[in-house]
Amino acid sequence: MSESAELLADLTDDQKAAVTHGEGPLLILAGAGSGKTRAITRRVAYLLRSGVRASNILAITFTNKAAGEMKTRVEKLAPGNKVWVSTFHSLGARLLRQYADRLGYDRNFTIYDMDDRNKLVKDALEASGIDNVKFSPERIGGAISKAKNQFITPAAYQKTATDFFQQTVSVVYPLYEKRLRNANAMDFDDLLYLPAMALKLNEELRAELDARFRYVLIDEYQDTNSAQYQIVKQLSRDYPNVCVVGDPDQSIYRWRGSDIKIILDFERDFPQSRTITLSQNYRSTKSIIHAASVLIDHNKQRKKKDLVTDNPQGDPVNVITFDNGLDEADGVVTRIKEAVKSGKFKYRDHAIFMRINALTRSLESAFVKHGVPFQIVKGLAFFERKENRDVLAYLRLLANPQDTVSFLRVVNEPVRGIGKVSLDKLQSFAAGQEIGLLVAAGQVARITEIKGKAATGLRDFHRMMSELRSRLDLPPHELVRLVLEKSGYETMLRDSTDEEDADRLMNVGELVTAAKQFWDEDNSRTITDFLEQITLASDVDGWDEQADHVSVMTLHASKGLEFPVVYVLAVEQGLLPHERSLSNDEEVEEERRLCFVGMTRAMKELYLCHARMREFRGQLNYCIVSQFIQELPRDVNFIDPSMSRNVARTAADEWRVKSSHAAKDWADTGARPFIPPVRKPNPDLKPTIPDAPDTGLALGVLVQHEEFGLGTVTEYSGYGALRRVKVRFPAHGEKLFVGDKIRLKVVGRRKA
DNA sequence: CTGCTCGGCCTTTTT
DNA sequence: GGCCGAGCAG
Repeated sequence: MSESAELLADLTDDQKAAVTHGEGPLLILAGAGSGKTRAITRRVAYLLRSGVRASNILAITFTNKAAGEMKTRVEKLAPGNKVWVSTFHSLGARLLRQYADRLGYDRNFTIYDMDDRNKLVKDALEASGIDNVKFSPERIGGAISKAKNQFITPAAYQKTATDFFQQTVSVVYPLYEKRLRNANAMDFDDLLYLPAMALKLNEELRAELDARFRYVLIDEYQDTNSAQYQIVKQLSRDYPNVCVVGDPDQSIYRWRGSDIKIILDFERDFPQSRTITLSQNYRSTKSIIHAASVLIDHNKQRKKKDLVTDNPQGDPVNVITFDNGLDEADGVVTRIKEAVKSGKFKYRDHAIFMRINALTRSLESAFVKHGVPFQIVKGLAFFERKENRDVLAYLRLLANPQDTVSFLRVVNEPVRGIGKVSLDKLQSFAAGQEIGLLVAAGQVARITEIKGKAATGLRDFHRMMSELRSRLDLPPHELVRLVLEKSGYETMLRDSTDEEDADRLMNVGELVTAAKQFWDEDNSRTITDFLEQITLASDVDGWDEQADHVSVMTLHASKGLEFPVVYVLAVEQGLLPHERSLSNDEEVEEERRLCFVGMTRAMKELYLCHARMREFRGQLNYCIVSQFIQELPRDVNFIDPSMSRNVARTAADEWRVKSSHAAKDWADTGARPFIPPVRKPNPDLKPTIPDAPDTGLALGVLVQHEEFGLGTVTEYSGYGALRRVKVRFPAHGEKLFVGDKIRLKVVGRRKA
């Protein structure tokens, strides 16, 4: 008993009630920063200590990283228990592989990401016979994805399709599905859609899994879509011990099929449910909570909910006006550097959020220029590089010889003299024989139209892949190494004179290391597991929160995190809210929630930034401040650094005129031009820190070391005795060099 | 027939 | 700034 008491000791009454709730459905409406993750984790531990078996608990989180953290925390609170914690997608993949036989799937299926999906959609679109196609594969793929997430079959879609776009989609959707199945592939949405369908149609399986997962807990329930809801529902019929946690004000994935109604209807869907509201915020200052609350209150489609905090008032929320996007990047990085220099905060206390990924570019150069350590939290960007995608495609094709997309990606990489025309012939032969492309390549002798170089190339490719396939049981990293060697990919890069290929060579080398680490963690894991982990990784999964660096990410990726100091960039009309949302009130409300999510990540200081001008698609545009800034309470603090520099005065004045013209473009959206109050020049503003002397060293630069050889700079910060340079050497891994006298010779610059 | 280069096009957010 | 398709040389 005392053990359980210790689990509850530092909780409020509401949190305690959530943790100790027994059987039956439970809805926890948890405001931002109210400790919902803590409550859900404690609840799992509490269940375990009350005698529930670990194997009877299923917990769903939004990212793999969150899943890992929850596992660790549960393990700490209730040692020795292995609870199944995963994302919906990982759960789906695992179920599909585990029950492949019973469901009629091949367990070695490949998981296609958006890129792969779009290629297949393009192919289906071309085969559809629709001429004069006006819609991009991306757009059609997006519509199919949304349909699957809303649990709509191709047949059902066809019935409801009204406009021309929907009719196009309804023709392509079944063709695309056929191609997926032929390639023995699943897209992201299948990982939800197919298990949901199986649970719905296969009562035996449903009852089995319902009994197995007697307790189901789901985080971020406000972002659940229909397919996910089906899974939850079917797993909670005989044992309706389902506990969901969410905040309707933080629903930000409507655009990909999430439905806020699902959380709002929970009480109706699960009779006899109990609802607990957590409205006490433990994260932010009163100023931040107040500003965020006033903003979100502008949403009409909203259940009114108050957020309160006992935390101190804190500094007012700041709005900073910059001249242009470059100034913004520079200004923010400079402020962070000064905050760290003064000892007030560490780098890791800072986060910078933005609406779109494209804005990270100017930031990147500002960080490098000022020698400030940073991490852009963008997926596993490393695995998205062309060379790594190529090597991964070889591996995918080995694991699943039916994989069309991967075959086409690597069959002529390195060049084997197999061009488009030959591949078209191969594809029609394969389609006629109803065989995969790799198998067809093995029968190239039977295809009379293909001869010469192309025929030899295909035959050799097939032979090589067959040899590699016989080694499929090797540990992942050894297989990667073998692929590099046998495919000729390594040789191609090594023999190249293009200096970028030296980088690429190192990257594919790193891929071997990554596979080795993966295998070292658990020797039972296969190449399929490795590929799956990479594909299902989310943006934040690659984030290292331990390191002392500034974190840069999209507003979407920031969900669930917290930082002492938060900067939100480009809070401008057209970017936040994004212009694509402006024609639709519901979408603007989602943008407002997105802004709300970003603001409520901040614990102590919050800066909303915007620029007067911003370069966009190579063009300089005048920008007007976001309607969301106008919606903030009146006590926010306006900062205009350009007021301290007389040169900028003219630019600022000019902007006041021009932006009111630009504002006309937004007239129909109801946004009004907004002119921040004119401020007196600020004499306290410190001059910027002089730049470090140019050593030629910078991120990405190729260097020569007398012992380790050629390497690439992967981290660079500081100067003088405090300079830190991290270099990755293909053969020796990463090495850190500190100080002034570094024996590194710059041999090449990375191309811009 | 293959492979390279140039120019036109588009760019939200993500598992 | 990056990708895809068209057009041209080998």
